[in-house]
Amino acid sequence: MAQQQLNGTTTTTTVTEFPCNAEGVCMACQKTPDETDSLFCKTCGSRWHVPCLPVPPKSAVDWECSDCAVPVENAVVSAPAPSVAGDLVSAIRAIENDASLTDEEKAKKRQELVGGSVKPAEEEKPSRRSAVMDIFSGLNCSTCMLLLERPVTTPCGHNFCLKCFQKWVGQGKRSCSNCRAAIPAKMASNPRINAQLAMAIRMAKLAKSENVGTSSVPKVYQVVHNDERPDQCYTTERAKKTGKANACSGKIFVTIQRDYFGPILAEHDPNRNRGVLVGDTWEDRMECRQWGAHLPHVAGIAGQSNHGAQSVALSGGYIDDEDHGEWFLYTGSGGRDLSGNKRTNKNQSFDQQFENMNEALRLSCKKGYPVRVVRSHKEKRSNYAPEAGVRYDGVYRIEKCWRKVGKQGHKMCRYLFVRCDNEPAPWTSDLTGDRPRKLPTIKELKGAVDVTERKGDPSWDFDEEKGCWLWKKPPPLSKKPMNIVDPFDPTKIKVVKPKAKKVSFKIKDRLLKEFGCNICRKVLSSPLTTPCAHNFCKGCLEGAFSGQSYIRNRNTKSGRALRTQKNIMKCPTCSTDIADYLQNPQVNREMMGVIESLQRQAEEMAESSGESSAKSDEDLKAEEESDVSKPSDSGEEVLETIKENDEEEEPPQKKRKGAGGKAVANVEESIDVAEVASNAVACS
DNA sequence: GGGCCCGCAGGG
DNA sequence: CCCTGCGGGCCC
Repeated sequence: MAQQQLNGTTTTTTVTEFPCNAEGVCMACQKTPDETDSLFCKTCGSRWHVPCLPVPPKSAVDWECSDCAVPVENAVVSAPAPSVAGDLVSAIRAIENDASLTDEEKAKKRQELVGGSVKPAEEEKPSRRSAVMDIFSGLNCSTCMLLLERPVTTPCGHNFCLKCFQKWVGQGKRSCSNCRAAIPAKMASNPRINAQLAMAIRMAKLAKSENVGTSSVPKVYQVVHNDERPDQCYTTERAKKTGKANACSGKIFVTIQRDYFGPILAEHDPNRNRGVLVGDTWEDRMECRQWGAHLPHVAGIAGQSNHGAQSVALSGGYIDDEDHGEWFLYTGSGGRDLSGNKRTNKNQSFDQQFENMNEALRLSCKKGYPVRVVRSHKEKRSNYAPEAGVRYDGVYRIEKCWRKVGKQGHKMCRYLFVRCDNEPAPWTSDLTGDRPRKLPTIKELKGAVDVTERKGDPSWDFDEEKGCWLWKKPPPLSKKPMNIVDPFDPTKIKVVKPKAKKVSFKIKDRLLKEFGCNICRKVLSSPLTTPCAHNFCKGCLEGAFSGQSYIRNRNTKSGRALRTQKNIMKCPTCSTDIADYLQNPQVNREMMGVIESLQRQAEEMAESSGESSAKSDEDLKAEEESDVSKPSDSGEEVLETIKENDEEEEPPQKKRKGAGGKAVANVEESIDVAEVASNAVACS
């Protein structure tokens, strides 16, 4: 029965069968099978409920359970690690040969061995608990054997801690320590963290420690998509030549003042009552701005020299930046020649001073204010940057600042940022946020000038009693008006970028939000982790590249590859070239294991709270349909608008022509995505 | 992939 | 009102 429900709702997963627990209760249907309905595995001796087996046994005598007879491709959750399996079998044989035990005692001991050291007396939900036990068995780093920390995934589907991986490649090794498959050069030089896997580990930990289902996990990392926006940025008549590059900002959705410090809370988010959570990701700086995490759409520092700095962006604009995740070295602004109407300039041409934004940062340092930090995909030299978009990573404090001659030979303002947020960072598998930590040793402080450290207690600090970061001193009083602006003026609207690729996350299931495949929009099944650290169902990714239209139209970032290169294989999420990877992609089995296990728990939660799985299946279907129908609609609408514009006003500039072509490309994309989505129903 | 160019937002 | 700015679209 439970099996059927599982099958009914999770169309994309292989359902792992459940044996009977130590009490003899079937973990699938919760019934206690009698002898005629029981079957014992010849290898591990575990008891199984015959009606709950997905495949009827051919022989009752020489039968092996799925855990023991697991084919290599499917050896995931329930199977003990290969190195352990031998030990397990011999341990079971030892039990069998122990004449001092009764059959019942033997069975119990066998079960304890197989299911981990389960204590049946306090076991309320045996299947969930054992499922969680199983989750972690495969999640150890192949190098240090500990639970993965900052997981990175190789193309061969093996997971390592970032540090272990870096150590390995630092020794000049260019093959996986697990299977000797080659590690691509780009991954060796800059491995990106598999944030979805980190999230899965956190959720599994929470599910284990609190014995709660995934649907009630409090901290949500979530991609904030455009369709949650009631409003978009737009361009004026004057600005429309360059589209979004010159767009006015859309509505600011949060009720914070421009000079508001600290995390953006649910109370600042009147529509969603959610706030901005660590891990929230936006398409670009303009969208990031609309949620208040970092308001300037070009500048890297938000602040006022007499008030402090509220937020910074790490976007790779200054080569002296150095990112270590929980702490980083940031560079001030200025010192560049911006003549000739430039907005930025890679070259430093004079020294930076502690003035304007640099002084604002120094003030935040002195006072110990929390500074919001966003990381952009444009930061190419960091392991911690997202591969696509702009991500909110929480608040940091500036512990020290100084000036020092930088790589380009000019004095730069330098800042040591250290994380101090109550939510865990997107790259960690820690469940808790930060604790006060020892400051790193900064080599470049030697010979630095104008060194500034905080004197006195910081305003934002860790409260030992409450166990969290909070304002120890009242935050500075705002000097700016409330930043509720709605410059949306229908008379001068031109939609900048048609959101043809509609991504709906209305489905309540947390798992889908966190682990949805970016191609089929279902929960990942047999995930492949690309070298750019994005995950897709194996079937989806391989299917997507068997036809050409999807790839061709996916490539919308520049449109150049479309003309010059055909058949180029790009990551559907971030457009990184993954042709090499696609030659021999390997399933990330560990990740699949956690996700499947979390799914099972979610099912159990739904079941125990009386939710009908059939109903949720229907919901899912309905939402899928609306997802598929929306994109082409909206895309066509936008296309029409732009066509009208083109006809009304003669396009004298070349750039206008480009804009029209782009819209067409986007509509094509929407159709193709829809096709892929509908074709990819059976993506397992 | 690099260079060019632009409007806009916001500090001072 | 002037100056600054870790964008972003597009051309080459």
